[in-house]
Amino acid sequence: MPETTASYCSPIPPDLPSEPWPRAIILVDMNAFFASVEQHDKPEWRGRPVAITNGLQGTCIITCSYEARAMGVKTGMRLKQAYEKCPTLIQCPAHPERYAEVSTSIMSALYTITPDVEVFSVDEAFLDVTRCQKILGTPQEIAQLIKQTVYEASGLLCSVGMSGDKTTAKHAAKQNKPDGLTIVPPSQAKHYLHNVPVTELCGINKGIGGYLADRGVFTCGDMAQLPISELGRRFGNIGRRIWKMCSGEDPDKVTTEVNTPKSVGHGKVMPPATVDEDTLLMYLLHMSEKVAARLRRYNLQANHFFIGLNTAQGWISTKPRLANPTQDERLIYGLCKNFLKDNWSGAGAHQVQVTALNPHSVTGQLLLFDSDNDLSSGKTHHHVMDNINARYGELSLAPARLLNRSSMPNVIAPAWKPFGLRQTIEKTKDGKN
DNA sequence: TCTGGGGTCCTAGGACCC
DNA sequence: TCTGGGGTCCTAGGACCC
Repeated sequence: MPETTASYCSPIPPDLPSEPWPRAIILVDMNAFFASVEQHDKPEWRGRPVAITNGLQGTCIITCSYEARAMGVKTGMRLKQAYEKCPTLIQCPAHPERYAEVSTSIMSALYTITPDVEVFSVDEAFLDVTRCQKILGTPQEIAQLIKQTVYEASGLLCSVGMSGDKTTAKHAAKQNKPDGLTIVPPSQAKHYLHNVPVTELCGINKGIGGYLADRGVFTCGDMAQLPISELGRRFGNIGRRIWKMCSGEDPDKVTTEVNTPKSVGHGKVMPPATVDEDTLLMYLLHMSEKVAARLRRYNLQANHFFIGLNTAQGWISTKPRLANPTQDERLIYGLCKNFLKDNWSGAGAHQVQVTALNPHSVTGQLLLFDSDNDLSSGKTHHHVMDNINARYGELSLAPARLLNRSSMPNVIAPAWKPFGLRQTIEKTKDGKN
């Protein structure tokens, strides 16, 4: 399949109509978020190529600054290769709790504009400002307000895309990065997308993209050749949604719902072909402890788990059940020990995974939800905070320390001291009281 | 080519029920 | 045993997201 490196979206006429849109959806996207936070916190790094890795031992680049990208450094690249492209590259270990803190500030600030905020990732959010158009002004004024709000909350620049549906808004936000501001009136969305490759849309990757390419559909405009019913037959509801997305009519709504997570898991890449049983057990214990800690923090428990080892031949795994739901790492670790005993025959592994499946709350709701019963003002605000924390709270866990036998007992406890999001929430509560 | 770490949703198909 | 028809639950695995 051909690589698409450029967008071919059609230009938008400058004279925009001033009437309110039937729907007004915005995507806010932080630029190279982790790297930008580091450059903000360390002014001497501004204007220089910075790459974020998982600890100082990390060899894989999680993300990098625009200066590094200009030199050819990319997400997922090995550090060694990145140094070849960019000898002046600065390696920076990730500070997840700091990113969570900045993310929380940004999301909370966005909430002052509208309650209709969907936290899409640690550095992206959708806003539905349909109802606020008369108060907030023209699309340009609203987009500017958002950029200003984000800047005041974080000191960081963001890119904003605005249109009448999520897909077009998200695509628009990718234009003119960094510090972008792209407005596509809903009436122009179909025209705007006409020459855009379908694989640039959020939700179309190699699988669906390949299927479409086999049928001669490469751009959003090509999709008109294919009946929606055919996509529906092949891909069900998603297929029908994708067809509509391509004509700028993505029906998906901005949702502020916060749901109990469907799974809570941790995994870790180990040295290649690890065969030492004690080492495997140490990693499995560490993962069990992280999972149990997060279950306790969310006030969740589970009796169904996934435990797996990734080997050169693929995953070896089980999905054991306990008689009773738990949030106790000792019981989870017990399952891990059984797993090694019963399912592992000495194959070298390079990754471990422990996940709690379908956790459910101990008291009937997520612990993070009931922090406040002030229905009139406080609740929705905490709703947004909970949304962030429920989805990205794990970021406030400090990264795992170097694992070795002697340090093992100390690995977990200090790392769990709540930083970041947790602290911000408590601050907010104090502010109210 | 799987780097690092965390998720969601959907569908097909089997087991089991009346 | 495969004729008739309907349904549910669960699991594995694919596809996608950051």
